[in-house]
Formats: sequence, structure tokens, C-alpha cells
Amino acid sequence: MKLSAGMDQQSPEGEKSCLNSELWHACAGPLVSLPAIGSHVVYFPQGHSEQVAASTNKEVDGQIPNYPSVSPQLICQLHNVTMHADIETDEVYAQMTLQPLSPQEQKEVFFLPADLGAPSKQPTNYFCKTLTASDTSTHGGFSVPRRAAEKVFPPLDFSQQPPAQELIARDLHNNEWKFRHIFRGQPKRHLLTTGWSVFVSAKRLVAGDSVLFIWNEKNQLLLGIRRAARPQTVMPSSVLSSDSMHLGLLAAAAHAASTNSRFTIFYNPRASPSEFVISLAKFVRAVYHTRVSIGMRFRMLFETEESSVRRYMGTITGICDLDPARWPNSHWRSVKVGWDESTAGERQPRVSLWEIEPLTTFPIYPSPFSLRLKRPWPPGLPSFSGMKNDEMGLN
Amino acid sequence: MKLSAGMDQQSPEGEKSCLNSELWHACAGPLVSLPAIGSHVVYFPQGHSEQVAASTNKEVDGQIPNYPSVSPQLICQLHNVTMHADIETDEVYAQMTLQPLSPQEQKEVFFLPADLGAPSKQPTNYFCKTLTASDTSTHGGFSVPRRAAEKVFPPLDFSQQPPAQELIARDLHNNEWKFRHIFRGQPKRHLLTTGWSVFVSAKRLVAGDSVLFIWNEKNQLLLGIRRAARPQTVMPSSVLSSDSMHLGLLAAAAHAASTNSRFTIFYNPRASPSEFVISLAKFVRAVYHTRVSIGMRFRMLFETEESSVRRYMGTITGICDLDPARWPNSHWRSVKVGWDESTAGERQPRVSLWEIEPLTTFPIYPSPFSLRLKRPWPPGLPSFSGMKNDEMGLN
DNA sequence: GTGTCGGCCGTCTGCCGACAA
DNA sequence: TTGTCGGCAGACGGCCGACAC
Repeated sequence: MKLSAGMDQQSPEGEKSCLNSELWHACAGPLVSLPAIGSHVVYFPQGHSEQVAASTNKEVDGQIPNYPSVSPQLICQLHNVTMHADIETDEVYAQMTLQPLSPQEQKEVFFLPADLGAPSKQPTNYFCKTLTASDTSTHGGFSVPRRAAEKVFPPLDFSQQPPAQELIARDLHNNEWKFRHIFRGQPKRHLLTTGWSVFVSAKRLVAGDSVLFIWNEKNQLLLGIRRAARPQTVMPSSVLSSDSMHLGLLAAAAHAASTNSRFTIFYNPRASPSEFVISLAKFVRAVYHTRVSIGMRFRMLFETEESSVRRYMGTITGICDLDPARWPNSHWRSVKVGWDESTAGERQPRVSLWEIEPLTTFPIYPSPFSLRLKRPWPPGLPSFSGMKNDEMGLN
Repeated sequence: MKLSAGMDQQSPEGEKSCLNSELWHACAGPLVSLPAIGSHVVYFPQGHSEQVAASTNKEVDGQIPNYPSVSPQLICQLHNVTMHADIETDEVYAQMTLQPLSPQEQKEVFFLPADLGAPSKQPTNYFCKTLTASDTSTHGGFSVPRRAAEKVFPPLDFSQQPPAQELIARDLHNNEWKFRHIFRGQPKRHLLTTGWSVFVSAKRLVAGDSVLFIWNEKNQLLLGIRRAARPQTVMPSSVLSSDSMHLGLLAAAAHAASTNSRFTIFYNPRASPSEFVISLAKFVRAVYHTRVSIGMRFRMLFETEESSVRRYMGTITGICDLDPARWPNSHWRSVKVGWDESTAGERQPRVSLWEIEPLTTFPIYPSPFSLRLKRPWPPGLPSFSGMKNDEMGLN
């Protein structure tokens, strides 16, 4: 497939471009938000590198230089965002086309009105169930939790005995799946029978994976899957060494930054430890309009098993560079934290400023951008490098 | 998985390092040879790039610069070669650790004795069959070609009626597969029955794929597969954009060349259009000890359906750079050719010198290295760049 | 309210030789 | 010589309520 021109990367052949946004976001999870097309964003090569490391099961090697040297945060215009799903696995990912701003453009953009955007809406009429051994066995069908069936599926005609109907659901690839929905048994329960096992084997679902049904406002039934985090699920690519991949993303960013040209990245919400393309407004608010200090308490959102959110509390224990040698003066995971709950071993010991809500006794930013920047841009610097300590009063 | 140190990349966790070499080579095909560990090789970033393009279904974009600039051919020491097979697909690939030589080392290596190496031996007791619709259907078993069964399988005890035995074969991952081998029917034929369908579904084989049985010298039965070239089989990676991958391999080679440090590449014999790591001896012989010109006739080896080799004839129609802008003075696919047979549309219009056997009326190199190099190395140049025209008397 | 099981059909897997290419 | 088929027997898929947690 020969492409016309430019560094934009098209979807693979045959991929539907009209992928259902609601379903994509439901599969991606409640915490994932994609910045708006045309908006300004901050891109973190370190975070991108973490995603590659997670995808290849390979940490960044100590001997890979930051080569060629790239700023730890690039302000870009987001020219395009497209939602995709892997044909084989249904894994959701987004493709973004970014264009680094010139130093002049970076100065100007700081005075534009804030574009905080709307957080992505999770669908309201949906449910998500983790599959049991019985659900995935060939011996039977799928047991639908009662509240879920009543909320999400069309009502059954209870004059029939037993009440039953055919459900037609569409997945991320717009494929159609038909299920017999029946209410039977003693005690009575909702079941999906005929059609269910075809779906399970086609998607290669196993106990522990989750399925997700949405009843949208157009009265369509949508169907997504989320695979359980299996330790061995991500295979190292046999295409390119992980070292080359890390160098590749750095080189792509460096080349784009030096020529102010576009480059393309993929964001895998469920594979990546953290979002690494952040809306500029969110970044500015967190980094320049929020005062944090060691000992400060904060809250942070996490996703639950059932695809909803809950807050965990913690305390800031330090503020310093994650990787002082290769990424000095980076805001990426610059905050060291301790978590209140004892199961905290699963939560990362370092977070970025825009991921947390510091708890203060007084509102320090009554409305966005009501506080002026003392110094909107360091005169001599083309990027954020070196700005952190000056602006935040740290150290 | 945290690695100890260095830029060497280890196998994914759990991968057997003692992968059977015979079986790997049989799956890779008769034309694939891996240079010996410790030997000197020439690495072609262009060829590596072609492999990435083939794996991502994405041509190299015209706007990707050769960035940072790399020599089109790097002389390296081959520190390590390991054979691998993809856990999901059984696709064979090799991982190589290469270290570019310093300019001084490059000069010295030209005067070392030639190491032409032995071509990789294909096993003798083996057969390869393309699966029919009946072979892959759930309705029956596998029909073993008579000559194949008699040559490769242990002899049956014909005193039984019908004669039958259990065969145990091991695949690339050293997994065991059991088959009932029976000689029955009217007319009599060899069949694999019980166990066959488990294998077909586990490996997801379809009609058109091939299986390969080897009876080795340790009296073990080995079993490999080769999938048919399906147009849509290679998915674009959702990990890294293909542009970044191309930049990554160039950056990795450039960094290694500038620091004389090791780097790691993957070679997929059945995905890559051509080998891009060539033994130095083969390269030197083809480029400096063979005289070719436009109009010259040549032969070239190709693999057949049945995993043997045959020669096609052609005529040299031109000798020039494949990509003069980004890769000037490269020997990669520098020879334009026309093929004798009318089905020639499937064979590439450009080949490299070491892939062909020019037909001459007199032997121009009675024994390797009997001709001295007029000028072993261009004094001012650290690499092969600019050498081609001088040394070969072209243009 | 829901996960798993025994029971019980019905369909499809899978082994056989027939037959033809 | 070997690819495909009809025939047939048995295994397993898949629908049901029972039962327990």
C-alpha cells in the first residue's frame, strides 16, 4: 500500500474509520480522555517510551541515550485523532497526528483562551461483567446479572412462557452478533444462550475477561470486550528490537520538533501506564496554577473492576526528576507519593502533577486562568526545559 | 523483566533457547542461511527497512529522511545469532547482535582469510506437504503422500491388520504432538487420524498452509508449519507508527556505528523480501571479485512450492542506485534485471550482486581471493561509500 | 441473585471404504 | 496415487432445571 504524501499514517486497509466512539470509550475505560482535534497538547516522549516498554515487556535499557536529544515535553497541535481496534484482539487504541509548535507559536499559545474540553462521557445505559468459568464453558450460556439485563436490554414480553427475544449487538468492527435472550430457570434468571458460544470462541474469551453491553440513544445494542491483564499477553515484537523502538519514537519526535512537521503516534489506553498526550490546558493548570509541596495530601482517580471510578488518597513525599540523567527538568512523574491504603503496592510510587487533585484548605484557582503567569515563557528557551523549578518554587 | 546491562536483548520469558536448528532451517526454507557467530558480516539498513515495510504493510514514506545519516552498508562483527519462533504463529525469526567495526578494524578485516562458511544444511529425511481442504476439514484426517511416509516415518508392522503405530512429533517450541499413523483404505494409503485435528485447530492451519515432517539423525520426529502467504496476514503494529520504526532502525544502526557498540536486529526469513545481513566474504566476492555488465546473463535461485530450489535465468538490464537520494552508492538491489520466463511478474526487478550467479564463458575467480584487490580500501573513507563505481568499473 | 452441576437430546466430529481424477 | 465423499457411531455442544452459597 503506497501512500500519497506526508508523514500522516493511514489506517490499515479495510479498517472502518467510523468506529463507534461510545463503545471505544467504554472499552478504554472511564479515565481515558482524548484531547480534541485541533487543540493544543503536551506530548511526553518518556510516557510514550513507557508504553513501548509495557508492550514489549522490556524496560528501557540504561545504555540507550536520549538520542537525538529531545525536550521532555513537546507542545504540539493535535491535527488528528482516530480511534481504532485491533482486528485480532479488539484491543482499543488511538492514532494521533501531532505537530510540534515553533518557539514563536509556543509563546503565543499561552495567551489563548483556555480549552479545558469536556471529559469524555461514559455511556449511561451499559453494564460490564467479568466472565465466569460457566460463562466461557462450552457447557452452557451466559448468565446476565438481573439489574444489568433490566437496565440495558429491551424489556421481554412476559406473556410468553418462557419470555425470550433475539438480541442483535454490534462490536467495535461493526460486526453483528445475535443472541437468544431468555428468562427461565428456578429461580428465574436472564441468560444468553444460542449464539453466545460462537461469540466466545470467535473472540477467544476466557474466564476473567470482561464483556460490556451498551444500549445507546439510537436504541442500538453495542458489545465490547476487555481482556484480563494476563502477564504473558504482550509479546515482544519480532519486527524490531525494543531498543530500536525506543530510539525510533525519540527520533520521530526529534525530527518533527526540529522541522515543525507532523508525526504519528499510537496510544494504547489499556497497555500504557499513563496518558502521555495531555491537553495543554490541563498541563498548564496543573503545573503553573497549582502549588504543591512535600507533605501535601491529594486524591487520585482509579478504575474499579466494574469499570467505574474511585478515589485513593495519598501524601506527596518528594518532588524531583524521574530520570535526571536523560530527562532533566521533566514534569513526567515528577511527584513521589505514598498511598494511604495497605494494598498500595499496586499503585505507582510516582505520578504526574496533572493526575492528582491536591487537597488544600483554600481554593487556589477559583477559575481557570484567573491567576496570571508570572513569567509566561523563559526568554531564552525554546521549550519547557528548566522552567519547572523557577515557576513552581521547588527545591 | 529488567535486564542486566548492555544493549543485548534477551529472548522473551520462557522462550526455549535450545530451539531445534534443523527444524528452524527447514521452516525458514532452503535459501536461508545465517552467518556464523563471530564472523564478519555486512548489514544493509535498506534491506532491514524493507522487512519492516513488509511487516507493517507500509512502504517507506518519501518524506522520511535518512536520519541520522547512516552508511548504506555497515561491516559488523556478528556477536550472536539465536533462532526463535513466534509463540502465537510459529513464524520463524532470528535475533542477531551486531557490532559495527571501527574504520581501522574494517581495513584489517579485508586481509583476513576468507570465511565463506558452509551453506546451511537442509535435512535429508523430511517432507513438506501443502494441506488440502480434506486435510484441514473436521471430517477426516491427514493423507500422507506415500513416498513421504515411507521415507520419513518409521516402518509399520505389516503383520498387523491394518498396520498402524503411534507417532510422536515435536514442534519448534518442543511441544509434543501424538498422531495415529495407519495404512488402510482401498486402495491402501497412509493416514494420520487421531490427534491430527487437535494439531490443525491448535495451530489454526487452513488449506494452503504447509506442514513439514523431519526424521532426524537422533531418530526424532520433528514437525514444523509454514503458513501460506495470505495478503492480509501481517497487521500494522499498533505499538509504533511505521515511520517511527523506520527511523528507529536507522537510529539504532547510526548510534551503534558512531560508538562502535552492539545493536540488535530481528530477521524474519519468510517476511523479508531479501536477506539483509550477508557474510562479508560473500559480499566481497560478489562485489569486488565478480565483473558484471549490462546485457550479461545470470542465474538466480528461488524456492519452489515443495521447499526445494530451482534456478531462473535473466539478463542484467542496468546497474544503478535503487534510491539515489537517500542511499547513494549503495550495493543494495543495485542490479536491474529482466527475467526469461513470462511469469516473471512475481520476481523482483532489482536484485543485489550476491544474489545472482553471472554466467561467463571463462572463470573469472578460479578460487576465492586469488585475485588481489587493486585498492582494498579508499583511504579517506570510513565505509564503503563511493567505492562501488571506482572498484567495479561501472558507469 | 448467580455459579456450577447432572440430565438429556441433537449435532457434528471423526474413522471407515468407495470412487474418481 | 490421493482428494473428496457418503455412511455411521460416538463424543461433545448446548439447553434445561436443581441446588447451594
